[in-house]
Amino acid sequence: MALAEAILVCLTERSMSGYDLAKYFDASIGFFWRSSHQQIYRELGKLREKGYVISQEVEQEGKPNRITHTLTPEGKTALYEWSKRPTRAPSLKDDMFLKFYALDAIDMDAFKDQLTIRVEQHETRLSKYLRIKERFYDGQSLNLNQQGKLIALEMGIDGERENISKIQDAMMKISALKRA
Amino acid sequence: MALAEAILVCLTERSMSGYDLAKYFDASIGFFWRSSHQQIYRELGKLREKGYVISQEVEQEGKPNRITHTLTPEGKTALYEWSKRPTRAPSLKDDMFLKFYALDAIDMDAFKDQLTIRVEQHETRLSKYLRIKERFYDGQSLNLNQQGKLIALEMGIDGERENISKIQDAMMKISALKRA
DNA sequence: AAACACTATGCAACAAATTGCATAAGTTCA
DNA sequence: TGAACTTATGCAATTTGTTGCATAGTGTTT
Repeated sequence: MALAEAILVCLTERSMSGYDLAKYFDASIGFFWRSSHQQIYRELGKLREKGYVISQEVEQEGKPNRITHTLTPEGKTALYEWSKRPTRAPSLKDDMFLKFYALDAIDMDAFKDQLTIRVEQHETRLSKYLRIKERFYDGQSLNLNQQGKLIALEMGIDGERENISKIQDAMMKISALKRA
Repeated sequence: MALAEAILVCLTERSMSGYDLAKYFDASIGFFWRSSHQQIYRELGKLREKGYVISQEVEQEGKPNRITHTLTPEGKTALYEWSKRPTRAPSLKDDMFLKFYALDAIDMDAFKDQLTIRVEQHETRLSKYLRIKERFYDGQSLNLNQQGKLIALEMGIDGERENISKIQDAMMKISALKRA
């Protein structure tokens, strides 16, 4: 259900087209909520039906027309009501852990390579988040909304650092197993 | 796709019924892969069709009969082939982060309560994992499979500790905002 | 001029996950 | 003796997520 709310949250900041939202998901909230543009367009249709957003076509020069979606008061109320409902801790669904659970049934060399790639992925994300933090949040006076986003971003930064060290640690343990 | 592999991984250890699997998911691999019994039964049907497991009814006294599922050589091969394919880093899909992203559009008091509950949830999980570690892995000589599971478990333990301190940290930051 | 990348929207098919319901036998406790 | 709980299996409906495809205009590069 919460893709709807993710979109509403984005639209509290400013009105956006489906394309904008897809890019925003990719660049900003993607570290905790990834979604494809197809899904976003479908969800926007549902939100429009419920009256949580209004959509209007905007003519553009040099580009195809865009449909901008704006949060309605009803949408804002729905978001507020949602915010009172408990957050459920997500399940990771990470097949990396699955492979640790069956070391004697898998291709260990391939797995080690995968772990190396995973570390690189987390490093890439980490530097991306650090860049965002520098550019948008360092040394500026922030309003409530921006401070909340900064808190989330810092949690993401810590998380990536921890991911990296956890996987590196696990890799060392695995190598020790081979030698033993 | 990977629920299938999660089930196959479980069955490398021993043959299990759907009910066993559901309990095993709940107690053991649940911290990185949660699944309902309905989903497990349906997936078992698919695995049987593919010939990755064979199923046989076992009569029981005092309990309803159970259908035990056993990994076939084909299933083991499929699992090995899957292990060579890259793991993709999962997306969190955590609506807690979403709420941080719209602090000015949510019920802050309710959110703080939710964060307190989340900390408690992570503390409960942490002590559960620590108990498992003590009981099954401490001071015993472990085979390769058990050592892999221990590595995963320790990553889970670290993860929960980190979750707790990250959320507590964020709570302090939020309280500071209110005062400011 | 052709090829490619970017902006912009969306459908259709399929796969995976959740939610609610249904069944059935035994066990335990009030 | 009936209510609640545990073991055990599963269907149906709905929602959510993924993959592949289609369209269409503009800008940039070769």
